[in-house]
Amino acid sequence: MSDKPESTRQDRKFAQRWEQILRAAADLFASQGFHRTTTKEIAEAAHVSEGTLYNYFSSKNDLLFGIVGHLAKSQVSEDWFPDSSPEDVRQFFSSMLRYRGGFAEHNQAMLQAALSEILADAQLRERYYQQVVKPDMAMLEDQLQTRVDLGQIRPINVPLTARYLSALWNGLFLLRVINDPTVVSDWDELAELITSITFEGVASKNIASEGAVE
Amino acid sequence: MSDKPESTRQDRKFAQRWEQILRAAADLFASQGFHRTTTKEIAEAAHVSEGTLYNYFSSKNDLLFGIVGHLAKSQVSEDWFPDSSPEDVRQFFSSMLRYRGGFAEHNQAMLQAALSEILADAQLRERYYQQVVKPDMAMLEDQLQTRVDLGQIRPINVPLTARYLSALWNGLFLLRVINDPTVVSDWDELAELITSITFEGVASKNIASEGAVE
Amino acid sequence: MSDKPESTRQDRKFAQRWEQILRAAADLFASQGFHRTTTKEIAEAAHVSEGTLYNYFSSKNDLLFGIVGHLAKSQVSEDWFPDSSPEDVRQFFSSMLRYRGGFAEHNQAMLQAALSEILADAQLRERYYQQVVKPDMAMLEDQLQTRVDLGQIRPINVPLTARYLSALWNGLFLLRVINDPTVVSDWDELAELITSITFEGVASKNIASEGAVE
Amino acid sequence: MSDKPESTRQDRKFAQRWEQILRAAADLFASQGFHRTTTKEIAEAAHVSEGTLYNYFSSKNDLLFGIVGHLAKSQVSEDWFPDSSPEDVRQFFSSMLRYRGGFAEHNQAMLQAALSEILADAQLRERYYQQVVKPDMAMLEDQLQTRVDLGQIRPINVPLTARYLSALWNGLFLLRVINDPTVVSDWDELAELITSITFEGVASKNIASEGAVE
DNA sequence: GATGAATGAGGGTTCATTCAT
DNA sequence: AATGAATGAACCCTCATTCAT
Repeated sequence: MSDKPESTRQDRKFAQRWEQILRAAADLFASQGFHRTTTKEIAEAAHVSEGTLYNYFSSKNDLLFGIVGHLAKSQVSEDWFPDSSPEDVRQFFSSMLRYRGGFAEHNQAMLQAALSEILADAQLRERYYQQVVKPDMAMLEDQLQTRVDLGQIRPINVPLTARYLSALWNGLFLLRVINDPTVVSDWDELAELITSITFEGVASKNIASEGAVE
Repeated sequence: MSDKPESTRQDRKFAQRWEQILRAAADLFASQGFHRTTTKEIAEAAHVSEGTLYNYFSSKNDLLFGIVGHLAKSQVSEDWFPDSSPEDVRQFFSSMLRYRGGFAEHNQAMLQAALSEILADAQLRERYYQQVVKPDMAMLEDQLQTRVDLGQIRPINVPLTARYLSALWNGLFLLRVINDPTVVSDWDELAELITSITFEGVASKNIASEGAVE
Repeated sequence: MSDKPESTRQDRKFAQRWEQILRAAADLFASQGFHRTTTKEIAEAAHVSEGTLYNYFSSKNDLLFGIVGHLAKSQVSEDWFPDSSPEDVRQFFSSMLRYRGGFAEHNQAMLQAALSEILADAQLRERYYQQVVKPDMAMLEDQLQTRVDLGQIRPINVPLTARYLSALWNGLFLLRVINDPTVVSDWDELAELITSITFEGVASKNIASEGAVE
Repeated sequence: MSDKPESTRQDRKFAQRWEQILRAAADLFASQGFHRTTTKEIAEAAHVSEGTLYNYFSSKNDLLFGIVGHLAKSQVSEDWFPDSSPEDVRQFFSSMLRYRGGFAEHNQAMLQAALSEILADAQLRERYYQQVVKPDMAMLEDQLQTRVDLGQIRPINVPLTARYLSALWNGLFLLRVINDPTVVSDWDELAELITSITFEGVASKNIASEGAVE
């Protein structure tokens, strides 16, 4: 009966509505918190009825899962991951930092909504770890290993360095959410500084000459 | 022995009960989330009646404020801040990292409970920033400035570097909470690596000499 | 038959339910008092769930406001105000008394419920005064003024006489509620007596002729 | 052990405290309502502890009974009942009205507190009727009967006339509580008018002569 | 007698979810 | 597929009463 094009149009409409609801929910979750947001509010913000909401998501909790899934998908699909040209590590790192900042900014609501509940719900935490953190960590480790193999960075413990980077990014996101004025206003300069520290360290040269470089 | 009059015993009893309730609440908040925890559960875990709970805290929300206040107080009072001997920066940094880890571990429940709601509640967020983050940041900046003045670390932008460190610690705490197995199991080694990166950077020698300055 | 569109049916259903709940509440309030009546009881008496109750009234207190509003509306809409034919004052007064008795009887529950809280709640008191007492007083004054102008009653102070009448009616209602057996059983005779007193006074003739005028 | 004088002093102190608490309660009940007033508030207003309160009254409800009892006692003890000289009915009536007004004013808080709950609580209602209304009504009937027997007022139905008077007074009290501005400001004039109406009626003379006596 | 901390039952209200239309 | 009224379980908080000090 329903030939393909028709069903496709239906699917498209469904997907559109689905995201419309998800975004409305994420925005509300981010600004008021998951538990302080009612399904009524979500429905209103998404311009659907409460009943309709349940045709797209099986429960309010399912919206959280949807958000995590969306983050996982965006993380790999969005091309905030520009030129991973192997020549210039430093610039690659700098770009990565900048683009992660962009990703965080673009998905701030969803990240914030998700993080809050991740800290409060073991099940969601596990999901987030499996779908978002672990793949990201794997990718980081890949990149780092490549750079080490190329001799572009010194032979450090790759998994731990991936944690270092991940912690940095997550921590910066936290500081942004917490509204630290410096982090918010001097973001670009901060990115540069972090690149610099991460590559050359904070040690002053004479000290450094003992411990580190040259 | 006890030189203070009766009122002190009363006060002590009050303070004891107060903390007893606060800890019970924090534990539950951390493991189930603030909103999924009922006042009845808190009362039971603290071995008091629900009514008594409200003799110590004016509302369930007030428990969160209490937790944040307790964190603020612990942060400065506990001596997880060992020898800030000016001679050895590197060791100072390393100790700091280790002791922050200890602090986080010791107050994990409270930190986790607070963080979750901080991401969801603007009012609490502001409180947390003013009482916990800002003082901590100020202390960090002081320390950094001193080291820079002493020539122990290179003349970097102090406020931004403080953000770098704060982000790192917060991010590491997040990863711990998210149960990243590597962070949990290799904590000490991770601390050493981070110290190393922060001081000497990740750059391999030859590259570093090229890429850094320019 | 029903010329109005669907919305009317909805509205009708809503209004029906609304009154159903209001009456259930008023009955309970009258027999047990406002504060001793639980929303659960009201819901049960109205054959709806507690949740539904809150779809029609925003709070338990709002039920009281609803009751006062209903009284205000009934007071003017119900035709317990028969023939205000200007010819016969005495009969008019007598009818008025009788029909007020009828109104009080018919709305006893609501009046009793409202009065009790009116004595205990300044806000409701003000509402009751503005919506019920004041309009009623104005109407009384109008009627009295007309009768005075027609020479049917002597030129007395109209506003104060309105208070006299209002006080009488309210006081009689109180005595009824308090279950004074005589008031309850001899209501009609009482009405006649009051009419008689109000028109001719209690003075015996000879005395009256002396004492009254000057 | 405790000789009489001592116990008497104790009793006096007890009675003093007892009334102190009762007045505090009545004031609060009148201004906020019985149910909205907490025992804590009463204790504070009476400058005693909550525990002490229960040494004087067995329950919060018992305070209401105390109030009703106090009203019953005051009603007969206070000499707001001046010269019931049999010579002048009219003045007697006028005095009575005035002094009842005084009584109501003086005991406004207790009356208001009691009335509110009387309308809401059948048990208290019965108590009030037996202790306050009925004795008062009996006294009124006595007075009226005397006047009728003396020929000072015409031979009306005495019990019903007592209801008429009682209703009037109660109704006036209600209007006062409800804050009708006219009743409050023109109280004395109103008293005179009521006396006049009660004795001579409102009928204009010619009409009166037709319609009334026959 | 006086105190006030502790109690816990109970109540008003919310809100995720369902289902008849 | 969309709606939104109905539901009722669950929760936070209050407050009359008790009792150890």
